Amino acid sequence: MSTRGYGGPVTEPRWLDEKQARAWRGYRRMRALLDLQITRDLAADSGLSDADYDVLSNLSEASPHRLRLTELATTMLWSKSRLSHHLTRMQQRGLVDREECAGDARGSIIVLTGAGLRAIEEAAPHHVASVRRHMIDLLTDEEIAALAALSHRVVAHLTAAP
Amino acid sequence: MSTRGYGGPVTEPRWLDEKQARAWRGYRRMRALLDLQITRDLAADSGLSDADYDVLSNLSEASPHRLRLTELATTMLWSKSRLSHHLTRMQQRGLVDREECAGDARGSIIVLTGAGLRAIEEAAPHHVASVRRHMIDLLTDEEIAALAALSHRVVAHLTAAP
DNA sequence: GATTGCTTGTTGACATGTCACCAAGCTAGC
DNA sequence: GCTAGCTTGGTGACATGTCAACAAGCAATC
Repeated sequence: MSTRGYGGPVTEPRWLDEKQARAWRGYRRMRALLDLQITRDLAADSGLSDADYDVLSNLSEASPHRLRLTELATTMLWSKSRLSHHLTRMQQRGLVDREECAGDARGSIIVLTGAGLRAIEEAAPHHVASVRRHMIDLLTDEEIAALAALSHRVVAHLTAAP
Repeated sequence: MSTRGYGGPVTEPRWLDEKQARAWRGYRRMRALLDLQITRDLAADSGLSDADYDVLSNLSEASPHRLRLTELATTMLWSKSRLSHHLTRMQQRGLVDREECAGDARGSIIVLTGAGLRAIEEAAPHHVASVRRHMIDLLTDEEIAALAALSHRVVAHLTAAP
């Protein structure tokens, strides 16, 4: 029976059991190591950062290779401020460009440049190979299905209105 | 049949199929959203950042609440530089302290202070609740087992000597 | 058609992370 | 013991991310 002085819950917290703790710690460690490795591969193969790749990838999937800044920020789960800063740097490297938005004078349209398109097209095969090598090809079909199912459930939960 | 000008693989890259892509995109999105939410919860409940929590957690699990800087950095997968910078900031807030290392005059021993111990003890129950709410309690037992198994396999792969 | 309030994108100050380098100390081979 | 090379932890310069504030434009209501 525990009593606590700081006004928190009076009941004993539900700690994680052994299996849950293994899953959580494993997830965290995989997340950290996978991030490091994929960032390294991407930089070595293409000279791009994770952030660069995500921006270019999203732009290249848009129909005319251009998106409103806010839309891009929402898709990427980035703040507008962070995206604006990052785009300024990518613009200086010639990977993207800004255009005025017809119909909304406040707006900024982000455009994939030719160099940007070339960069993502050259980077993509290496990146996919890296993702396969360090993760996807290590999993069974059942694990891939389980990962897809559980991650989509967690995403749905976190996306639901608070 | 594709030909390429930049000396890369001549074969068509093995893109991800639909199921693999769903798993990968889901994982990436879960990762991003979960990170944001858990960081927010941690800050709101305890005033700690993810990084603070990790440092305090690792120190509190060490036997006499102290660790060599290099050892801590290795465990956390951080660079020594990053850890040193972060510890300087945590030290200014009174959460940790530095001690000289008997037997190795270069060494720095990182010590959990009383305030640091109190901080992690108050933060932990809220943090576990947050982890459960946004992830663990949303998964079936099978999914927990699958996540533990696959993440440990990926970690083992990434930890093996290159 | 003016007032009021929201949205958009940018900026500057600051927090944090990365990178290359350094001084001091250890260590192994001679 | 001495020396050559490695390890340790720290530092400064710089890259990146966060946060609050802002100007400009839009929209809705009267």
